[in-house]
Amino acid sequence: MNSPATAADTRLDLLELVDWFARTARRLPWRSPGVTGWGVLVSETMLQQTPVNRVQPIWEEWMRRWPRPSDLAAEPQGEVLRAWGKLGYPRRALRLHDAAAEIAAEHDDVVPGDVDTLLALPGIGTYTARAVAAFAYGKRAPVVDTNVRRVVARAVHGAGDAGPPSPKRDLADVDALLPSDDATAAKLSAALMELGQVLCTVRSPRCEECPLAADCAWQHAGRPAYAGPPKKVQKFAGTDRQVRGKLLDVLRGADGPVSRERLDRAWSEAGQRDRCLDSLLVDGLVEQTADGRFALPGEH
DNA sequence: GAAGCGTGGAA
DNA sequence: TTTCCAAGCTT
Repeated sequence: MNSPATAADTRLDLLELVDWFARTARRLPWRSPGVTGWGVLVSETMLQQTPVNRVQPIWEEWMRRWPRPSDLAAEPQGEVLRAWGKLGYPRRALRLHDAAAEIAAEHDDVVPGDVDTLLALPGIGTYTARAVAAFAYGKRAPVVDTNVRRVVARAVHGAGDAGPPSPKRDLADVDALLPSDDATAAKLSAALMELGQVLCTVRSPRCEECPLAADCAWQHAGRPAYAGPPKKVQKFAGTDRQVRGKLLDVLRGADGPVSRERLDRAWSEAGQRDRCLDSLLVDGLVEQTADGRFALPGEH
Protein backbone atom coordinates (compact mmCIF):
# COMPACT_ATOMS: atom_id res chain seq x y z
CA MET A 1 0.00 0.00 0.00
CA ASN A 2 1.85 3.07 -1.25
CA SER A 3 1.18 6.67 -0.32
CA PRO A 4 1.02 9.25 -3.08
CA ALA A 5 4.28 10.76 -1.87
CA THR A 6 7.12 8.80 -0.39
CA ALA A 7 9.95 9.98 1.78
CA ALA A 8 12.44 8.83 -0.82
CA ASP A 9 11.41 11.32 -3.50
CA THR A 10 10.61 14.33 -1.34
CA ARG A 11 12.14 17.66 -2.29
CA LEU A 12 12.25 18.89 1.30
CA ASP A 13 15.35 20.93 2.10
CA LEU A 14 16.46 18.88 5.07
CA LEU A 15 19.84 20.55 5.34
CA GLU A 16 17.98 23.82 5.86
CA LEU A 17 16.17 22.08 8.71
CA VAL A 18 19.49 21.00 10.22
CA ASP A 19 20.70 24.58 9.95
CA TRP A 20 17.50 25.86 11.58
CA PHE A 21 18.08 23.46 14.47
CA ALA A 22 21.68 24.62 14.88
CA ARG A 23 20.46 28.21 15.10
CA THR A 24 17.40 27.84 17.30
CA ALA A 25 17.60 24.61 19.35
CA ARG A 26 16.45 24.97 22.93
CA ARG A 27 19.26 24.70 25.44
CA LEU A 28 18.07 21.66 27.33
CA PRO A 29 20.46 20.35 29.98
CA TRP A 30 20.71 16.88 28.46
CA ARG A 31 21.90 18.48 25.23
CA SER A 32 24.89 20.09 26.92
CA PRO A 33 28.36 19.03 25.83
CA GLY A 34 29.79 16.37 28.09
CA VAL A 35 26.48 14.70 28.89
CA THR A 36 27.07 10.95 28.86
CA GLY A 37 25.06 8.18 27.29
CA TRP A 38 23.68 7.60 30.76
CA GLY A 39 22.47 11.18 30.98
CA VAL A 40 20.77 10.86 27.62
CA LEU A 41 19.18 7.53 28.54
CA VAL A 42 17.80 8.98 31.77
CA SER A 43 16.40 11.99 29.92
CA GLU A 44 14.79 9.92 27.19
CA THR A 45 13.19 7.60 29.71
CA MET A 46 11.81 10.47 31.77
CA LEU A 47 10.54 12.21 28.64
CA GLN A 48 8.41 9.25 27.59
CA GLN A 49 4.93 10.78 27.88
CA THR A 50 6.10 13.49 30.27
CA PRO A 51 6.64 17.17 29.34
CA VAL A 52 10.09 18.76 29.28
CA ASN A 53 9.46 21.33 31.99
CA ARG A 54 8.50 18.69 34.51
CA VAL A 55 11.43 16.44 33.63
CA GLN A 56 14.15 19.07 33.81
CA PRO A 57 14.52 19.54 37.60
CA ILE A 58 14.24 15.80 38.28
CA TRP A 59 16.85 15.01 35.63
CA GLU A 60 19.25 17.53 37.20
CA GLU A 61 18.80 15.93 40.60
CA TRP A 62 19.33 12.43 39.24
CA MET A 63 22.53 13.41 37.47
CA ARG A 64 23.84 14.99 40.65
CA ARG A 65 23.00 11.98 42.79
CA TRP A 66 23.64 9.19 40.31
CA PRO A 67 26.18 10.24 37.67
CA ARG A 68 26.81 6.64 36.58
CA PRO A 69 24.48 3.65 36.09
CA SER A 70 26.15 1.82 38.99
CA ASP A 71 25.28 4.72 41.31
CA LEU A 72 21.59 4.30 40.60
CA ALA A 73 21.81 0.52 40.67
CA ALA A 74 23.19 0.70 44.21
CA GLU A 75 20.00 2.36 45.51
CA PRO A 76 16.99 0.46 46.82
CA GLN A 77 14.00 0.55 44.47
CA GLY A 78 11.95 2.62 46.89
CA GLU A 79 14.51 5.39 46.90
CA VAL A 80 14.44 5.48 43.11
CA LEU A 81 10.64 5.68 43.14
CA ARG A 82 10.75 8.57 45.60
CA ALA A 83 13.24 10.43 43.45
CA TRP A 84 11.06 9.77 40.42
CA GLY A 85 8.44 11.77 42.27
CA LYS A 86 5.36 12.63 40.28
CA LEU A 87 6.73 12.21 36.77
CA GLY A 88 4.11 9.54 36.22
CA TYR A 89 4.26 5.95 34.96
CA PRO A 90 6.58 4.90 37.80
CA ARG A 91 7.22 1.53 36.21
CA ARG A 92 9.63 3.49 34.04
CA ALA A 93 11.72 4.17 37.14
CA LEU A 94 11.91 0.50 38.08
CA ARG A 95 12.88 -0.50 34.56
CA LEU A 96 15.53 2.20 34.41
CA HIS A 97 16.87 0.90 37.73
CA ASP A 98 17.00 -2.61 36.25
CA ALA A 99 18.64 -1.32 33.09
CA ALA A 100 21.24 0.52 35.18
CA ALA A 101 22.13 -2.69 36.99
CA GLU A 102 22.51 -4.54 33.72
CA ILE A 103 24.63 -1.77 32.21
CA ALA A 104 26.85 -1.73 35.28
CA ALA A 105 27.23 -5.51 35.36
CA GLU A 106 27.51 -6.33 31.69
CA HIS A 107 28.54 -3.18 29.85
CA ASP A 108 31.29 -1.80 32.04
CA ASP A 109 29.00 0.90 33.45
CA VAL A 110 28.72 2.54 30.02
CA VAL A 111 25.42 2.82 28.17
CA PRO A 112 25.73 0.86 24.90
CA GLY A 113 25.63 2.77 21.61
CA ASP A 114 24.41 -0.12 19.51
CA VAL A 115 20.67 -0.17 18.80
CA ASP A 116 20.19 -3.91 19.19
CA THR A 117 22.11 -3.98 22.46
CA LEU A 118 20.04 -1.09 23.75
CA LEU A 119 16.81 -2.82 22.71
CA ALA A 120 17.71 -5.77 24.92
CA LEU A 121 17.62 -3.57 28.04
CA PRO A 122 14.42 -3.26 30.10
CA GLY A 123 12.26 -0.24 29.35
CA ILE A 124 14.13 0.60 26.14
CA GLY A 125 12.00 0.27 23.02
CA THR A 126 12.17 1.27 19.39
CA TYR A 127 12.19 4.99 20.06
CA THR A 128 14.53 5.17 23.04
CA ALA A 129 17.15 2.83 21.60
CA ARG A 130 17.53 4.96 18.49
CA ALA A 131 17.33 8.23 20.38
CA VAL A 132 20.27 7.18 22.57
CA ALA A 133 22.27 5.94 19.57
CA ALA A 134 21.68 9.19 17.70
CA PHE A 135 21.74 11.84 20.42
CA ALA A 136 24.38 10.37 22.71
CA TYR A 137 26.63 8.68 20.17
CA GLY A 138 25.98 10.62 16.98
CA LYS A 139 24.88 7.60 14.99
CA ARG A 140 22.60 7.39 12.00
CA ALA A 141 19.49 5.82 13.49
CA PRO A 142 15.95 6.78 12.46
CA VAL A 143 14.27 8.23 15.54
CA VAL A 144 10.49 8.02 15.36
CA ASP A 145 8.37 9.61 18.02
CA THR A 146 4.94 11.21 17.88
CA ASN A 147 6.42 14.52 16.74
CA VAL A 148 8.44 13.04 13.92
CA ARG A 149 5.43 11.04 12.77
CA ARG A 150 3.42 14.23 12.55
CA VAL A 151 6.15 16.11 10.67
CA VAL A 152 6.48 13.27 8.15
CA ALA A 153 2.71 12.95 7.79
CA ARG A 154 2.50 16.61 6.90
CA ALA A 155 5.70 17.49 5.07
CA VAL A 156 6.02 14.23 3.11
CA HIS A 157 2.52 12.83 2.83
CA GLY A 158 0.47 16.02 2.92
CA ALA A 159 -1.83 14.76 5.66
CA GLY A 160 -3.07 16.88 8.57
CA ASP A 161 -1.61 14.52 11.14
CA ALA A 162 -0.21 11.03 11.45
CA GLY A 163 -2.62 8.14 11.55
CA PRO A 164 -2.22 5.19 13.90
CA PRO A 165 1.42 4.12 14.36
CA SER A 166 2.76 1.63 11.87
CA PRO A 167 6.24 0.87 13.21
CA LYS A 168 7.81 -0.63 10.11
CA ARG A 169 6.47 1.96 7.73
CA ASP A 170 7.20 4.83 10.12
CA LEU A 171 10.78 3.67 10.51
CA ALA A 172 11.21 3.26 6.76
CA ASP A 173 9.78 6.73 6.12
CA VAL A 174 12.29 8.40 8.41
CA ASP A 175 15.15 6.18 7.28
CA ALA A 176 14.57 7.42 3.73
CA LEU A 177 15.02 11.01 4.89
CA LEU A 178 18.37 10.51 6.60
CA PRO A 179 21.64 11.17 4.75
CA SER A 180 24.25 8.44 4.83
CA ASP A 181 26.77 10.09 7.14
CA ASP A 182 26.28 9.58 10.84
CA ALA A 183 26.86 13.11 12.07
CA THR A 184 24.38 14.82 9.76
CA ALA A 185 21.82 12.06 10.16
CA ALA A 186 21.97 12.37 13.95
CA LYS A 187 21.51 16.15 13.75
CA LEU A 188 18.60 15.74 11.37
CA SER A 189 16.93 13.30 13.75
CA ALA A 190 17.11 15.84 16.55
CA ALA A 191 15.94 18.57 14.20
CA LEU A 192 12.87 16.64 13.04
CA MET A 193 11.79 16.12 16.63
CA GLU A 194 12.41 19.73 17.58
CA LEU A 195 10.42 20.92 14.57
CA GLY A 196 7.42 18.87 15.68
CA GLN A 197 7.73 20.13 19.22
CA VAL A 198 8.10 23.84 18.64
CA LEU A 199 6.67 24.69 15.19
CA CYS A 200 4.84 21.79 13.57
CA THR A 201 2.57 21.31 16.56
CA VAL A 202 -0.77 19.52 16.72
CA ARG A 203 -3.00 22.51 17.35
CA SER A 204 -1.49 25.69 15.96
CA PRO A 205 1.48 25.05 13.70
CA ARG A 206 3.60 28.10 12.95
CA CYS A 207 4.19 27.39 9.30
CA GLU A 208 5.43 30.94 8.63
CA GLU A 209 8.58 30.12 10.57
CA CYS A 210 9.04 26.60 9.25
CA PRO A 211 12.29 25.89 7.39
CA LEU A 212 10.50 23.20 5.35
CA ALA A 213 7.47 25.26 4.33
CA ALA A 214 8.58 25.80 0.72
CA ASP A 215 8.31 22.14 -0.23
CA CYS A 216 5.95 20.91 2.46
CA ALA A 217 3.32 18.60 0.97
CA TRP A 218 0.76 19.72 3.54
CA GLN A 219 1.24 23.35 2.53
CA HIS A 220 0.89 22.51 -1.13
CA ALA A 221 -2.28 20.57 -0.41
CA GLY A 222 -3.81 23.58 1.33
CA ARG A 223 -3.27 22.25 4.85
CA PRO A 224 -6.18 19.78 4.89
CA ALA A 225 -7.53 18.68 8.25
CA TYR A 226 -6.68 15.27 9.68
CA ALA A 227 -8.72 12.69 7.83
CA GLY A 228 -7.68 9.44 9.49
CA PRO A 229 -9.54 7.32 12.02
CA PRO A 230 -10.55 9.15 15.23
CA LYS A 231 -7.87 9.15 17.90
CA LYS A 232 -8.72 7.56 21.20
CA VAL A 233 -8.44 9.75 24.26
CA GLN A 234 -7.85 7.76 27.38
CA LYS A 235 -9.92 8.56 30.42
CA PHE A 236 -8.20 9.15 33.70
CA ALA A 237 -10.70 10.18 36.37
CA GLY A 238 -12.00 7.12 38.15
CA THR A 239 -9.67 4.68 36.42
CA ASP A 240 -7.33 2.23 38.07
CA ARG A 241 -4.52 4.46 36.91
CA GLN A 242 -5.79 7.26 39.10
CA VAL A 243 -6.28 4.97 42.07
CA ARG A 244 -2.85 3.41 41.72
CA GLY A 245 -1.40 6.90 41.59
CA LYS A 246 -3.14 7.89 44.80
CA LEU A 247 -2.01 4.77 46.63
CA LEU A 248 1.56 5.24 45.50
CA ASP A 249 1.45 8.89 46.47
CA VAL A 250 0.61 7.91 50.05
CA LEU A 251 3.63 5.61 50.15
CA ARG A 252 5.94 8.19 48.61
CA GLY A 253 4.84 10.71 51.21
CA ALA A 254 5.39 8.34 54.16
CA ASP A 255 8.66 7.75 55.97
CA GLY A 256 8.24 3.99 56.12
CA PRO A 257 5.60 1.27 55.94
CA VAL A 258 1.97 2.36 56.29
CA SER A 259 -1.09 0.51 57.51
CA ARG A 260 -3.86 -0.74 55.28
CA GLU A 261 -6.21 1.68 57.04
CA ARG A 262 -4.07 4.57 55.90
CA LEU A 263 -4.19 3.36 52.31
CA ASP A 264 -7.94 2.86 52.60
CA ARG A 265 -8.34 6.61 52.98
CA ALA A 266 -6.84 7.19 49.55
CA TRP A 267 -9.90 5.86 47.68
CA SER A 268 -13.39 5.16 48.92
CA GLU A 269 -14.46 2.25 46.76
CA ALA A 270 -13.02 -0.86 48.39
CA GLY A 271 -13.23 -3.23 45.44
CA GLN A 272 -11.30 -1.02 43.10
CA ARG A 273 -8.87 -0.04 45.83
CA ASP A 274 -8.00 -3.64 46.63
CA ARG A 275 -7.64 -4.55 43.01
CA CYS A 276 -5.27 -1.66 42.47
CA LEU A 277 -3.20 -2.47 45.52
CA ASP A 278 -2.90 -6.04 44.30
CA SER A 279 -1.77 -4.88 40.88
CA LEU A 280 0.83 -2.60 42.45
CA LEU A 281 2.16 -5.57 44.42
CA VAL A 282 2.27 -7.65 41.25
CA ASP A 283 4.10 -4.87 39.42
CA GLY A 284 6.68 -4.63 42.17
CA LEU A 285 5.83 -1.01 42.91
CA VAL A 286 4.64 -1.89 46.43
CA GLU A 287 5.69 -4.55 48.93
CA GLN A 288 3.94 -5.93 51.97
CA THR A 289 5.87 -6.14 55.21
CA ALA A 290 5.94 -9.11 57.54
CA ASP A 291 3.48 -7.37 59.87
CA GLY A 292 0.99 -6.73 57.07
CA ARG A 293 1.73 -3.11 56.33
CA PHE A 294 2.70 -1.70 52.93
CA ALA A 295 5.83 0.08 51.69
CA LEU A 296 7.77 1.07 48.64
CA PRO A 297 9.94 -1.86 47.55
CA GLY A 298 13.15 -2.35 49.51
CA GLU A 299 12.22 0.15 52.20
CA HIS A 300 11.51 -2.02 55.17
C1' DG B 1 -3.12 -4.62 17.50
C1' DA B 2 -5.36 -2.82 21.33
C1' DA B 3 -5.33 -1.84 26.07
C1' DG B 4 -3.21 -0.40 30.24
C1' DC B 5 -0.12 2.44 32.60
C1' DG B 6 0.38 8.79 35.95
C1' DT B 7 0.42 13.46 36.12
C1' DG B 8 -0.58 18.28 35.73
C1' DG B 9 -0.78 22.22 32.50
C1' DA B 10 -3.00 24.47 28.56
C1' DA B 11 -6.81 25.37 25.40
C1' DT C 1 -15.45 22.77 33.42
C1' DT C 2 -14.00 19.53 30.33
C1' DT C 3 -11.02 17.88 27.04
C1' DC C 4 -6.69 16.93 25.27
C1' DC C 5 -2.46 15.77 25.60
C1' DA C 6 3.56 15.17 26.44
C1' DA C 7 10.29 12.58 23.50
C1' DG C 8 6.51 5.18 24.73
C1' DC C 9 6.87 0.50 26.55
C1' DT C 10 4.96 -3.92 27.65
C1' DT C 11 1.74 -7.53 27.41
